[in-house]
Amino acid sequence: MLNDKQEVAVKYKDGPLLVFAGAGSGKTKVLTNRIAYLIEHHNISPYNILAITFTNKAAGEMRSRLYDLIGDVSKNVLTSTFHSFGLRILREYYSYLGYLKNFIIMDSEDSLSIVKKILKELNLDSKIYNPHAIRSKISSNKNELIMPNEYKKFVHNDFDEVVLNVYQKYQDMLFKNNSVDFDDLLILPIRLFHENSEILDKYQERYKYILIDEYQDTNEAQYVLTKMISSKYRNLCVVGDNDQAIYGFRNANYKNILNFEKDFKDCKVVLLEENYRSTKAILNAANSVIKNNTLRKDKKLWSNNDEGEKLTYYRAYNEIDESQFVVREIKNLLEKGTNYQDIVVLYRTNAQSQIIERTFVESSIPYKIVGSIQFYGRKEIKDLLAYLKLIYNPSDGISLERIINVPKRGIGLKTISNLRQKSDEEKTTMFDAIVGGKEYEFKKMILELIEFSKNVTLTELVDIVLDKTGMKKELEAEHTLEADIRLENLEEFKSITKSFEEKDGIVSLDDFLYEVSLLSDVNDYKNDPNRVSLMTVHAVKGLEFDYVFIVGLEEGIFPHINSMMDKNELEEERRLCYVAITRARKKVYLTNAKMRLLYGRDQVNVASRFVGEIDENLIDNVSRTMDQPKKLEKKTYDEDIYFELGDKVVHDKYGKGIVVEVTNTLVAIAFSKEYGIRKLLKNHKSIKKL
DNA sequence: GAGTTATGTTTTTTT
DNA sequence: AACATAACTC
Repeated sequence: MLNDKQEVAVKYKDGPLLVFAGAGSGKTKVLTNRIAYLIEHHNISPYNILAITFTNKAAGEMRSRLYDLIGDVSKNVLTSTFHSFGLRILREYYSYLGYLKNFIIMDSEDSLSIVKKILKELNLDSKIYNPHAIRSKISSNKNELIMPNEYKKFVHNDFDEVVLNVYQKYQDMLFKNNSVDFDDLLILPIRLFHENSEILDKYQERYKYILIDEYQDTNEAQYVLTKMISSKYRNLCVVGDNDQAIYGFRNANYKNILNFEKDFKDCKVVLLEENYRSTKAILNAANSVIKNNTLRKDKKLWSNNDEGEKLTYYRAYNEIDESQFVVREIKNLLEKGTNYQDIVVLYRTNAQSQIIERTFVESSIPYKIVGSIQFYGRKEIKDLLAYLKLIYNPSDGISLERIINVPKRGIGLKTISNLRQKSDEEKTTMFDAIVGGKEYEFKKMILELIEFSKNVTLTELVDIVLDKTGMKKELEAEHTLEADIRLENLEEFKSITKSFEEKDGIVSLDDFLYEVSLLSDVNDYKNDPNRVSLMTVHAVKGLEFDYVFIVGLEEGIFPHINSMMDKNELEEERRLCYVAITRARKKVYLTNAKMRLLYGRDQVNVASRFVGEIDENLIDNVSRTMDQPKKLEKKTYDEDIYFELGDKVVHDKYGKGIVVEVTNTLVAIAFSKEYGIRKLLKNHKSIKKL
């Protein structure tokens, strides 16, 4: 059931192959069928095949579809993201690069705090030298394979000078803590291969057939790594769509895909332009937007599908009205027999999810937020992970600093800075620098935990850590709603470690830490059936849904204000919009708001230019023509019911309860045992004061 | 050293 | 508005 073009791509055996695959043109199908064909018809060993994707989700998707095609054999094909592939290499050859076996991965937040510490050390004002900007510049350099020494050539001003200085210290600090950052996962393997041709040769022999998905989103480091490994056998198949390049900010260079034909002069090129996913209306809308980009290779997706429904456009009065419209339309869809899981709400920035969440809670619409840091970014989870990291790698000074006083142990900034200084002078780790004082108790505890870690399962270790460190006790003693939620999250964490253990048997601390470090989304480990998905447009790439809502289509939001000055960035925003529209199978809803609460102020926004770029006759405008709706629930908290701790209330469903916590928007009420403590919106109609 | 208040900053997107 | 950091008290 492949079309002619797809078949060519699937059956082409040796040599470089470039597949331009438009949205919904069966890209994953081609990739999986190609792998299956290599194994079954060309007799290639699955061990010799490497398939690279961009996200864990995409890798999982590929794995399961491959399994459906060829069964157990598929498990011997390595399907991984660039970063986890790099990690795999490092875990084998760390010693060649001077690292110890128990190196750990610093996440973005850790990297940022390293930058901040260095700035402080250099006595530089973080107001003048923005730590975010510096970190991002360092990361760019690394992804462009510009090491501190080479960066010297690019230093033109005071800021660059600081970046250079911090960059050098940053690299030293990572190394000293026996740790690597995300970017290192790509560039250290490159260095390894440069310095050890025999290891490179081994990888070239191992992965004779390489496939890369979303090639338009590769950056220089990924490009070089790919080129190195594939250069011997040149069986490199790359798949992508330059109209869907949306990671420029991460130094992805969509020209990599346009230059592929130059890099590999003898390459075979296949164009997939037939879309099997969307209706004609959706596709035409997407095309009419993307054609406004000038920096592109012209192609036009077409479809044999039905014309389908027009796109619905709603210009709301404000962001509340907007999300209420989304709810109304979702309810309509449900009545027609649609499942929650066939619906997705897309937004440009994570911050926009809040109001939608709030409205969904009010309207009891089950939802899940996909791909935000919501879980692994929480303080209690990061603290716990820091303990686990420190147990695994006591050289990790960043984690040590994070938790040496969590829970409070009377160890303050003074002690910590003394320790840091001492470790600098004695050229040792902070952990080893501890010899006495209150902090010695901490050290003893960690040493004890290290002993434990050798003999217990992962889940047991988590329990022991929570217990011995006093984290659990502290939270239990608080008796606040917030503490209860934190405890729940820690329990949730244990269910994650458990599911690891169920999947893989005994899980070692290192395997767990490495995997979790590359995991941004807890949803990867849960499948939540039948909920509406909420995510950013970036996160939705590669997925498809029957019904797609794109909200916040306003100038300044989408396209984002920071992208509006630069033509390249603006075109990336347009590609983003193109990606969003082409996710839909059946129907697209476009919404925006005349007024929106932003940075704590009401801001008036005009409609996004992208809406205007869509052919008028493809759009059904259902905006209210009359003036603002009479009674709109604005966030006027003053008008909320006033709750005090201990107030007695009654809820429509949960019955009588007592107020145990009050925040700006929410109130927590302890109901009978059956329902427990529930967090509710203050002004929800179901609550009444007694 | 810990807790409270004042002040300033933030929001783009992610492996 | 929410959050982080700095400054200020106890």
